[in-house]
Amino acid sequence: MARTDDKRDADVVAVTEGPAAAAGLTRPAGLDRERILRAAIAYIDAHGLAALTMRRLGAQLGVEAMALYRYVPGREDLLDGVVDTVVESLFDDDGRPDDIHLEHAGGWQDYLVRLAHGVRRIALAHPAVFPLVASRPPAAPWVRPPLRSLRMVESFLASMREGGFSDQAAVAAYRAYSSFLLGHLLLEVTQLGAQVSLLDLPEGDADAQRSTDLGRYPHLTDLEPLLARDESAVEFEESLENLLDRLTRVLHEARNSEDGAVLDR
Amino acid sequence: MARTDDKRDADVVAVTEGPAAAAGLTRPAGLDRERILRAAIAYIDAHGLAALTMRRLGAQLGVEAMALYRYVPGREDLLDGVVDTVVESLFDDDGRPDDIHLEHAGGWQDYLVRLAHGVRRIALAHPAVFPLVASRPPAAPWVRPPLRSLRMVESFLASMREGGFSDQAAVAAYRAYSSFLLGHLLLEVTQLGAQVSLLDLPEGDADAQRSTDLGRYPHLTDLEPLLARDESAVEFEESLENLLDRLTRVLHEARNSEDGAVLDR
DNA sequence: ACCTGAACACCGTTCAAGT
DNA sequence: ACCTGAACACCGTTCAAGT
Repeated sequence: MARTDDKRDADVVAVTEGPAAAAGLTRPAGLDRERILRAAIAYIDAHGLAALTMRRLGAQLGVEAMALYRYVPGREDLLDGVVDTVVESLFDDDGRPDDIHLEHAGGWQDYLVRLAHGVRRIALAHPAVFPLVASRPPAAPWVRPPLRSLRMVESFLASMREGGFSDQAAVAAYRAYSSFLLGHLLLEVTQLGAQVSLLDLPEGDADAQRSTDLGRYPHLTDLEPLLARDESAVEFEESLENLLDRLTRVLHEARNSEDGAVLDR
Repeated sequence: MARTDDKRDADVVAVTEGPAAAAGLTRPAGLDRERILRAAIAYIDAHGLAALTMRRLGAQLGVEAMALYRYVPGREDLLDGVVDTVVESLFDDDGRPDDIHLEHAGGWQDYLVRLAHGVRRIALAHPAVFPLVASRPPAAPWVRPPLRSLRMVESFLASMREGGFSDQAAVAAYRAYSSFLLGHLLLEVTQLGAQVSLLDLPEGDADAQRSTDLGRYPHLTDLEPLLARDESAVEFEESLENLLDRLTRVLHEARNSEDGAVLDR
C-alpha cells in the first residue's frame, strides 16, 4: 500500500545545514557513511523501521542499493550505526542553548536530570528509532545493563563517583536509572507509534479497535477516560524525582553509618 | 548460517502434554492456529526472532508455508498471536503449584508481587519473545501505557481499587508499575540475549568485543568487575519493594488528608 | 575509486489446481 | 476441506563489469 510512483522524493537529504553545499560536488554523489546513516534515520522517522530496505535507502540517496555496501558492511551494521548516531547526538550540542554539555557541573542530581531530559528529547524526536536502542545487542555486553553508549556509561559513573557514591552505589544507581529511563521512554514511544499506526497502517478499521468488547472489562471501561489521558511528561518528572530522592537517601545513609555493609568483594 | 540440513527436527511440537496424542490423528497434520502459535514460540526460543519465517515455520510443522495462511492472516498477525499467547500464559496456571491464580486474595501488595514474579518468569522463559511485547502495537491503543493484555490491565485495576486506591491513584499505579516491569525485564532479557549472541552469531570474534579500547573510559575500566556482575534478581526485588513502598505511602497520604487534590476532572 | 547490472538465494503472499 | 505448485514482487548480498 501507499504507492508513491507519482512523486519522486529523492531529496530528503537536501535538508542539511548548507555549509558543504556550496562546495559544489556534494549534490548527487558524495556518498559517505555518515550521510547514509543520517538518511537512514530520516527514512525510519518518516516511514517506520520495517520500511527501511537497502534498496529504498539507496534510491533515497539517488544510488543503487549495492553502492551502500562500500560504506556499510550490511543492514544489521547499518542499524547499529543508526542507534549509535542517535544516542551520541546527546553529546554534540545540536543547537540546544540550555542544557549544553552533559558535564557534571551542577552536581550529580542536576546531571541526572539533564541526562534524563536529553535522552527523552532524542527518544521523542525519533520514536521509530528508539525501540532499536533496547533491542540491538550492546557494544560492551559485559556491562549490565548494556546501553550501547560506553561514553554515556562512563559519563554517568564519573558523575556519581564525584558526587560521593561508592563504587557499588554508583553501579546500583546506574542500573536503577537506566531501567527507569528505558521503561518509561519505551512505553511513551510505543504510545506515539500506536496513535500513528491507527491512522496509518490498518487504513480504515479504526472501529475494529474500539469494537473490542469491553463488556468483560468493567474496570477498564470505567476508567477509560483516565487511562486515555496522556500524562507521560508529568509521570516522567515524578518518577525521576522519586528516583533521585531514593539515591539521595542511599547516599546519606551510607555516609552516616560509615561501614561497607553493602556487598561483599 | 547454522545449516541443519543433516538433521530433520520436525518434532519440536511433540513436547505437548499427551492427552490428545492418544486420539491417533494428530501426528503429522491436524494443523491448528494454537499449534502454529506454539510452534512459532518454540522456534523463536530456539533460533531467535529474525530466523522465524513462514517457510521455516511451515517446514517445522511438516507442511508448506502456504498452508499456514488458512489459520493465520499473515506474519504480522502471527507475531501478535505469539505475544498474546505468551502474555496470557500468565493466567492458565501451567503447573505452578505456588503462586496459583492471580487473584487478589492476599491484598493488592501481595497481588503486585505475584504478578511481577509471574511476568518475570515468562520473560525469562522466552527471552527472545519478550521484546515483542514492547514493540508490537497494543490491543487497545487508548490505554496508556498499552500492555496488549486487557485482561491483565483489568485484573490490575480491580486489585488496586479493592485495595482502596482512588481512580486516579489506581491508574497512576498502573503506569508506574508497568514501566518499571517493562524496563527492568527488557534490560534483563537483553543481557541474556547478549550473552548468547556472543557465543552464537559472530562465530569467533569474541575478542573484538573485548578489544574495544577502554582506555578512554577509566571509570568503566575501573568498575568493570562490579558492572559485569549479574544482580538482576536482587535489583528486581529491591525496585519492586521500593515501588510498593511508594504506592503504600500514596495510599495512606490520600486516606489521611481526605480531599481529592490529586487531579482535576 | 566508485558505482552498476545481473545474478543468487531467500522472503511474504496469492491463487488456481490438486486430493 | 485442506494442502500444494507455481508464480509475483520483493528482499539482502556478491561480484564481475563498467566508467
